[in-house]
Amino acid sequence: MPELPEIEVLRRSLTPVCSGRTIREVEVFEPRLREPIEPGFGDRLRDRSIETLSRRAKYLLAHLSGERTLVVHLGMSGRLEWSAEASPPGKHQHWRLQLDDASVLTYRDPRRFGLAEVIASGDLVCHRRFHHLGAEPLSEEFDGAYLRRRAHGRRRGIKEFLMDQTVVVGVGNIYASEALHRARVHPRRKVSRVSLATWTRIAEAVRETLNRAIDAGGSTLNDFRNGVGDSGYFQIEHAVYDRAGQLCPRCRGRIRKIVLGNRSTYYCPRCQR
DNA sequence: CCTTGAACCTGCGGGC
DNA sequence: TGCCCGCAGGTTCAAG
Repeated sequence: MPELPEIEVLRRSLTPVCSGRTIREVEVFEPRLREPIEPGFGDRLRDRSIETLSRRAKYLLAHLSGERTLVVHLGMSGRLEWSAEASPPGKHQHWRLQLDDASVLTYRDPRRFGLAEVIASGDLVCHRRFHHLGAEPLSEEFDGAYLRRRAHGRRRGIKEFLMDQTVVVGVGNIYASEALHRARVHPRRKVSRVSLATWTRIAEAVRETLNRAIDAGGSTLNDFRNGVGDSGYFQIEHAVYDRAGQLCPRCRGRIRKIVLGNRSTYYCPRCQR
């Protein structure tokens, strides 16, 4: 379900209800995820307090007392939901945390592509999950020159390049199509044939697309809920994603769907070159 | 090194 | 109504 904006919205929605709370109890109902939840999961969390929530790429990080960090990834279908009080465990719930004000944080993931683990906070930078990750798209580092440098000597298409988490993190299948539409670049264009000026336009489009989605509360995903159950406001519609056959909102061209790297890709053949 | 494609899962909607 | 197929927001690994 989640690309960078959804994780960021989740982080912001959970921060006021979770930060400063102590984890009183941990229940694991279904350990099978992308990697199984380790037997020591609960023991490493219990009695620690949640100091802050942050995000790296599409990972949500809960920084705990005692130099531990809870790492959560939602995969395709994961949800992390806070509620003021416990309710009976539902289908596909993998684990939940009971906090010291009797509220509960529940992780649910039907497709089980997600992940949850506790690591030493000092390992965050060099951990195998993180060390290969590319630039954060909302950081200073991410600009046209960075993209040009990373594309040097490569032959891929631009959309697969933007979705490569070792280049830039957080851009998934929806926002890759949306950002390329905003930048007026054809998703099949080879990265070897992009000028610095165009790289700069692409970097700006990625940043704008993600920021607008965050501002809209992650609402461009139609079944997205933040951590406290709000659905967003649907202020933003996709320009091209899942809109094959409809008209491009910019030039009235006819939006097309193709498959790139096994992923559905949408673009306007009239204004994207 | 790079690129590509498949595998990992369950649920849903469309077509018949 | 029910069955079958294709498709879905991500990551990782093997093969070429």
